[in-house]
Amino acid sequence: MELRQLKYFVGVAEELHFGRAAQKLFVSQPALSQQIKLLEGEIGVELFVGIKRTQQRKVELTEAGAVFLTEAKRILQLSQKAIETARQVGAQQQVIKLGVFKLILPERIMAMLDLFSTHFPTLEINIVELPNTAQVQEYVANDRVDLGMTVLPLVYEGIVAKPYAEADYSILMNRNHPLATQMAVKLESLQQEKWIDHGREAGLFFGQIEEICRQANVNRESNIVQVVPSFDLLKSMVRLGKGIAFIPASLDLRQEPSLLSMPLINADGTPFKQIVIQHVLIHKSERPTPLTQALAGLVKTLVTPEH
Amino acid sequence: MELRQLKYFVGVAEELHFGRAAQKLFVSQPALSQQIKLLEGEIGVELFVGIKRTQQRKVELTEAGAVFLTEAKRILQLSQKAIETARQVGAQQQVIKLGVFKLILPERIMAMLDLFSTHFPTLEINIVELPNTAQVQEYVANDRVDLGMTVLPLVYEGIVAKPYAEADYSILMNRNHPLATQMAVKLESLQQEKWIDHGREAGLFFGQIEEICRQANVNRESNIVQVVPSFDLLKSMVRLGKGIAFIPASLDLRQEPSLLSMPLINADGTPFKQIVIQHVLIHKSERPTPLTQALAGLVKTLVTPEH
DNA sequence: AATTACAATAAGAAATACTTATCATTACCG
DNA sequence: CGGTAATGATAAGTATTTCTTATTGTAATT
Repeated sequence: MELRQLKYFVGVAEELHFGRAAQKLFVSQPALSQQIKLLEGEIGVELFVGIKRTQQRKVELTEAGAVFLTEAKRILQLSQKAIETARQVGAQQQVIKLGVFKLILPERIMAMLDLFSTHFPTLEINIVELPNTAQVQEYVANDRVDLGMTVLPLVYEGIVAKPYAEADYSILMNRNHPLATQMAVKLESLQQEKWIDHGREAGLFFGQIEEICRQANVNRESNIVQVVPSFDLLKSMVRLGKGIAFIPASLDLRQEPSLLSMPLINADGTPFKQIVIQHVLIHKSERPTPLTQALAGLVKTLVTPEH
Repeated sequence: MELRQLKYFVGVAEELHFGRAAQKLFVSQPALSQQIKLLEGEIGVELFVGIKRTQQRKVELTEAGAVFLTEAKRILQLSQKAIETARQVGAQQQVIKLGVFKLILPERIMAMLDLFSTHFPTLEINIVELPNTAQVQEYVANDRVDLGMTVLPLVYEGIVAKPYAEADYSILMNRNHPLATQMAVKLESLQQEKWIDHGREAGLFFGQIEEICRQANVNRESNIVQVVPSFDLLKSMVRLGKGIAFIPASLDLRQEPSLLSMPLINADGTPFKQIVIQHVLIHKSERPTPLTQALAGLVKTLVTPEH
């Protein structure tokens, strides 16, 4: 018997419907049928009614199943509590350093801190703001921080990324730019624009863009007027009207009155979704401390899995 | 987190020694190291002392580990209790039919019944004695019994066997046989004997014997004076002095004053162990009831695994 | 009678746990 | 001290388990 099976059992027992329970538990319906049957086999007792459960339309608990349900819930609850108390005792004076890309929305950061604090109430979190995404990775790679909040892609080796959100691309431009009056722009209408870009060697999240531009017949590569090493510089260049740039739509520009993040749309007016930015929590892949591992393990709960 | 990991953790915590704990838990030592590390990773806290545990010679619990230990024990205990109460409620008026090869030692049968009754206190067990091993399998295959106690090998398809004990072969002979005065016999000294045998088509547990006899230079095959369909007949033939026969040393012959089960030894006097009889619990492999499955699952605890 | 809803089954893919072999560190013993 | 034994960690490959997709069978619904 395993806790996973108990979770599945409680799920089915509460929904009284394998299909819905499967959705709630983020597994397929056959997986549930199988594990429930294994569990019944080990206990030696049918937990749900019917030799073949299809003989009556609705799934019902047997008497034994009902008894087992209360026990199963109790066990799951205790396991959770056991983890939490161990964390409180063990993480008593533990500190973690979190490197955050400066332009991540504060809401996102707060959500992450909330998540961490709920599971590790006594944990102390030090936040380090970093001006560009490469530096977040560099800090993680060199152990200057334990965890990093940034966006894909990765340029350093040996780093693990856990996605927790997605965001569209948009175009960063000066408020005085001719296109600034529009609500959104089509990629095709940017054929004559000048571009600011992070260097190819910096990689960052600009790798995938080339292909898309080629498809839209936008000759971006030869219209790059400036390659910059950091986001601060990129913003400065745009502020000075030197050109426009790709950025994640989710970046925080509220401190920048002269800049504008303009949504991209397709030729037919629908939102541009061909490529998206992955927001991720990152940490070193080799020899992470249990604490780092556990914190990274939490973020999967932020993702909204859909099927 | 899984119950298996909790079991492993408790094992290590109680032994404070990975190697010994591994033996007790019937897994290899690396398996323990790995699972403990996974557990620590998920909880986010070191459960045993030391960054590298080799820095001090003995494994010790951290404070968090000590707290977690009591919780883990409680959870495991509750899981066990949950199974048991579900069984009591569910198996209230359940009946199981157990087909037993007649010559299995009563002690063995009692041990099995004990095992079943401890886990299913309210279970009713009907025993059916069957005169030979093929019939036990036939009864299982045809659903005339739910479980069977017999010995390998199997002759029917679709039957699962769980070994619970091993026994040496020995030689069944009449008490008046010239060799009956010895304490044990060598296979080589049986070259001139007449043999009683179960037919090749019955298979049973006599398949492997041919090879061994060939190796010992005993021309048994051409000295078979009688092929019999049942154990009762085999005993009768031996009782009448028609010949001798291979049987499992573990068979119960206490009701047979005129028969003798003579241990086999090697040329050098050591016990003959080249081939052994597997005592097994059998059941049908397709669509077993949960109860049957669970009972069969219990027998692994009777086996004495050694490493 | 035909269709829909639903759990069971089958079969193959993916993930996980386990095994053996080896390494690194420490304690022990001459 | 230097060599050996003990012990847990690590690596790499294997085995097992669990999951997924596709399909089937049965009962309820229209």
